[in-house]
Formats: sequence, structure tokens, C-alpha cells
Amino acid sequence: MDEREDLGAMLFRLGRDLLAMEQPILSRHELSMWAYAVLTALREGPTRTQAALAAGIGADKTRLIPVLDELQRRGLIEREPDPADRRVRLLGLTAAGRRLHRAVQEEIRAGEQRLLAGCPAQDREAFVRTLAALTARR
Amino acid sequence: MDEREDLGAMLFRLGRDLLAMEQPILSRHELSMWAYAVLTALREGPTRTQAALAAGIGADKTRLIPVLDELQRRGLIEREPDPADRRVRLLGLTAAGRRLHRAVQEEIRAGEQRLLAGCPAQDREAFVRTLAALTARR
DNA sequence: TATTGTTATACTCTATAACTATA
DNA sequence: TATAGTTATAGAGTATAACAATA
Repeated sequence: MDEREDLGAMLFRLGRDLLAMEQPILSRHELSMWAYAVLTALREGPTRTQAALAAGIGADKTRLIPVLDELQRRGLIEREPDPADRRVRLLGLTAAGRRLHRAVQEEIRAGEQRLLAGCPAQDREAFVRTLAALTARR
Repeated sequence: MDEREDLGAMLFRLGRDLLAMEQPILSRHELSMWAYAVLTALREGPTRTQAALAAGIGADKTRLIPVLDELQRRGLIEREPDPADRRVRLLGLTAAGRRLHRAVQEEIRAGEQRLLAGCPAQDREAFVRTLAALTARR
């Protein structure tokens, strides 16, 4: 048995550190973690249904609704019934939403660099690459 | 701005996958995640106070108490007042607790290998090493 | 009848604050 | 009075189930 800690425990702690780094940035822009996740998901392109969006970011569809309400109220997303099937809401970023997401993501990336700064560049690169491979959509 | 996802989002998903992998193992042994974390922490050696143990695994001291109650009831840990300061509880693993932890950890390590199996061995090694470095106790 | 989105509700997890026992 | 542990309670976050609108 290796001497290293369990992967789960290490991921838990690193995830918590990441969240602590992101929290002040997000709250400065009055965004919850889920609101930011929504903006990130919609940046890739509009989504056909709210349920698909929820599944995509690993959230429950019911808990997304107040988030979407707020983002719409602030003019950061568009959310209108699909003319072809009026049960469905088409979702997309507004220009303001796109701007806000870009600004926040820049700050978060800077924070990530700070967190990773202690490691050799080669390890850092392998770390991010492997993490991306392990979490790739299946 | 890179095209990769945010580190936080990737860690979140991978952490969730890890938890899903561990959950059936833990519940087969009737252990919660926190109970397993306690056994892991105590395996390194006995702890002087419950508060120190809680801080060590990143938990609140109040939420550890029912966990410790249960572990003690099952004879997996020792928990006795320090004769030198009877406010304090000395905590340690029993032989049964040590055995159970070892068995569970072996299953979890096997699950980790399965999760990492898709990556080149060199990346895998760098990933675990970097993760350990980033989460080292500061 | 099935599906999307919504609301209401219940449940779990977590932290805060009050209490006890020792010092 | 201060500290370790405990208990009680309230709050946040989450999921479950019922509901309305549309197909």
C-alpha cells in the first residue's frame, strides 16, 4: 500500500482551496458558483432546454430555476420560449453576460496560476492535461 | 484565454466521480465518508483532542461527535479521558479499526487505479505527485 | 398520455450558539 | 475565566413530488 493519501481526500482539499480562491471573485461580481457555471456552459453556445443545461453542469433542474431567474433579471442571459415547441425555453448569453463571464474567468485563471505556481512547469502541464482527460465528457 | 475548462469545474467533477466510486465500498462496510476520514487520520497515530482531529480532516468538531460515538460503539476506536487533563479525550484506533481501515483502503486504491487506467503511466504519476504537492499540509 | 418548466415541500448536511465538566 | 466536549437549534443546500402548460 502506497504511503500517499487517498485521491479522494486530496481532491476534496484542493477543490475546497479552489472554491475559497474563487469565492471572493464571484461575490465581487454578485455571482453564485452555479450562476457562473451557467454562464460558462452558455458561452459554448445556446442550449435547447433547461434540463439539458442542468444535466450538462451536473445540477438538478429545479435548483437552476432561481439562478436563471436572477441572471435573466440582470440581463445576462436570454430565455425565451421556442416558437417550434412552446414548452421549451431557449437559453443564450447576452452581450453583457458574455462580457461578465470573460472578466470573471480572467480573474479566476489568474488565481489558478497563483495556486499552481509552486510546481515545476512540466508537472503543472501534465497535471492539467491529465485532469482534463479524466473529466472529459464521456 | 486557454480553451480548457476551469480547474475548479474539473476538480468538482472528478471529485464527484471519486465519491461515486467510493460510496458503494464505504456503505458495504457501513462507514460514512467522515467515519473513513477519521480512521485514516487515526491510522497515522493517536490524536490528543477531538478538535485537533476535526481540524486535521477539515470537519467541524460538532459534526464529528456522532461519528465518533458510532465508531466507538462498534469497537473501531478508543476514546478515553486523558488522566492528565480530564476535559480531553485521547483517540486511537483499535486493532479492529486498523484492520477495517486497511481493508477499505485496499478496495478504494483498486478503484482509483481503475479510474486512472485510461492515462499514460507517466502522466498518471505526475498527476498524483502534483496533487500531493498542491495539497501538502502547509 | 408524455414532456418542459415551475412551485412547494421535505430532507440532509452544516454551522452557530448555548450548556457541562473540568481546569 | 477559559477550554474540551456535547447538545440543541437554525440555516443553507439539495432532492422529491405535485402542478401547470403545451405537445
